[in-house]
Amino acid sequence: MKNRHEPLFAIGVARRLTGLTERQIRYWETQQLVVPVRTPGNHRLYSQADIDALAWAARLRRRGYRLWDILAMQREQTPAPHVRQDSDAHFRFRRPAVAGSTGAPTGSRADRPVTQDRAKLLEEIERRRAERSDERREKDRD
DNA sequence: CTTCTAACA
DNA sequence: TGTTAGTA
Repeated sequence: MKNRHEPLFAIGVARRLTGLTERQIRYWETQQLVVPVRTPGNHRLYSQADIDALAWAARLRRRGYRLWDILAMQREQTPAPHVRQDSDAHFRFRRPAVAGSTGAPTGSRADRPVTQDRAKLLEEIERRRAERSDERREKDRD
């Protein structure tokens, strides 16, 4: 069973530790990137694994990935190759892969087509990420 | 003072 | 997403 004395952090700490805004952290929770436990007073408490997941997602976002892509990767339990290089290999995501999940966040947008094969999924995610990065470069060159 | 939810510039 | 209101 889990460490009953595992350190937990308030959202303010999570913010300082990840550089994300509390708004983002809370929103990402609605997409179930992380599901912090709550205190009796309903305040969120983040585990180190939660912090790691948030920091991981933050990095991917900076690299141009969409939250949906990140969520899909997390569910496939397969961080992108180049992400593994600079990350400590073992992410302790507590989110189990949901059978039949499309990877699209619940209630956010119409489900996207499912790519059963993990390699193809990652390939498609990377392709779209590259496209968005290119668009951004063209757009910022004014 | 910090965090929470809900709502809207 | 930012931000703010009104709480706990």
